[in-house]
Amino acid sequence: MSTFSEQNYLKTIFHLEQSGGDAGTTDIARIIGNKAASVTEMLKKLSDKKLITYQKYQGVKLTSKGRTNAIGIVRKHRLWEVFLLQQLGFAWDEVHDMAEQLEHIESDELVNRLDKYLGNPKFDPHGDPIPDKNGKIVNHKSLLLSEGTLKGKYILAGVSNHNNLFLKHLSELGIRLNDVITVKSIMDYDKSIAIVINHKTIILPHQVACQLKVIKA
Amino acid sequence: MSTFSEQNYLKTIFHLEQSGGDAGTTDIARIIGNKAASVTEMLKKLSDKKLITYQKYQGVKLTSKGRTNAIGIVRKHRLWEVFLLQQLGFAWDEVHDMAEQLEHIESDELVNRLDKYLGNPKFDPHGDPIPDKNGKIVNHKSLLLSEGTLKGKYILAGVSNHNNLFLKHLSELGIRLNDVITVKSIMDYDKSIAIVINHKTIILPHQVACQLKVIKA
DNA sequence: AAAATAAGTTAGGCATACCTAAATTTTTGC
DNA sequence: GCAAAAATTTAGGTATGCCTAACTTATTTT
Repeated sequence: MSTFSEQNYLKTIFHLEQSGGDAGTTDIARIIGNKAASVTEMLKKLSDKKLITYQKYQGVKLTSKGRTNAIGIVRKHRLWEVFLLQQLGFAWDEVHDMAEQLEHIESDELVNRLDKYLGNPKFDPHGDPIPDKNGKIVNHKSLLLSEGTLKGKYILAGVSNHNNLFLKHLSELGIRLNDVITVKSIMDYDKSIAIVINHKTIILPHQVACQLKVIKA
Repeated sequence: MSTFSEQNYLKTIFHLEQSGGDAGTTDIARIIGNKAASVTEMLKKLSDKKLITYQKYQGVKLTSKGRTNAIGIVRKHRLWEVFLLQQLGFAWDEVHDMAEQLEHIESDELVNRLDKYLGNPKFDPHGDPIPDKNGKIVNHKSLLLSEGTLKGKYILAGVSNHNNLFLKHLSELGIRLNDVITVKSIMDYDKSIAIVINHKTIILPHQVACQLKVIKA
């Protein structure tokens, strides 16, 4: 149906759309790791296939068909991540590269059985929602810890940075998904936040706090 | 390291070597589904990479490096087949195409953890041996049911034809891996064989019997 | 052993998906 | 609003891996 490369582009455009902005050539190039010229070329191809709408110099948008396609890839990626963590015991900073390969395995029956096998999980190890087989995505409305109020109690619902080093750093700080976080103080000086998590007090730089998605406890 | 295509060629050459003959261009082309000219081209590339030894018009042989490589792919293929059958409940005639994709996932850690997760299985759903992490393969010395003796009791240890329709046919006849097979009579006329399996008597055409690998019970 | 057939190779093309360098369009800063 | 900077596209090139058609080598048949 579509090549690995096309799938990667669609997924990337989907992620860019999810995080607010519209997808520009340079953004896509940066994320995928290709040069802008290569991206332009692929955008033309995806446009010809009616997977995106594309007007020169104006950025791109997924069509309904393109979005369905992208969501299918995201679904597979996140389900395989759950498998790797839950069944094979990998850590959350180890699963990305493998899932990046596994997301391209083609078989609807396989992904649906995997879903069931894993107990129809709603979120992946990074707290991202797993689309159901119809492509429906339930987003829980989280805020960033950096936007939290003093004395607030929160639950860590996700991370917006999937970088392996960042994830490993959180692990080393003893911060895990679904942990309860209590905001103790917010420093005027640099917006760093003192939190209590698992009976430990940690000062989180703003740069870290603004990557943590939380919901009110 | 190597492309999907290269991996497919190595695997194919490995299978051809396993089944006795040396691997010729046309055989490889037939199995992979490419034209002979394309095969010749790839053989040159594999030879340049020291994965096979190749002399024009003389067929090919895997080098030690090539064999190690091929065994790695076979190991992954067979482990994923076990996963699909044992964990996800697929039938033995459904797993091949998916395993064909999964065998290309690159991560030694993943395959080793999968191996352990599955209980270090020694054979795949078709009775083929699964190489261990060092590439060691234990072949059980089986014979073909078509070579069996009258009144012999055998255990179905494998099938030498992995065609989906053939496998489905066996399932429909109620023939499964590890079943006990008793040879009741062998017809002079066409070498077809009457067997008893799971208390049922079945007449197997020679064409079927010679695809069943059995060991003495 | 020569002729016929089969097997394998070479030559020249094509599509995908990258690239660099140069040209163009859009955005930004003054 | 105009020039500089940034973003994007075009043009032309490369490697992979496939193809067909024509040719060469090996094998089989008689």
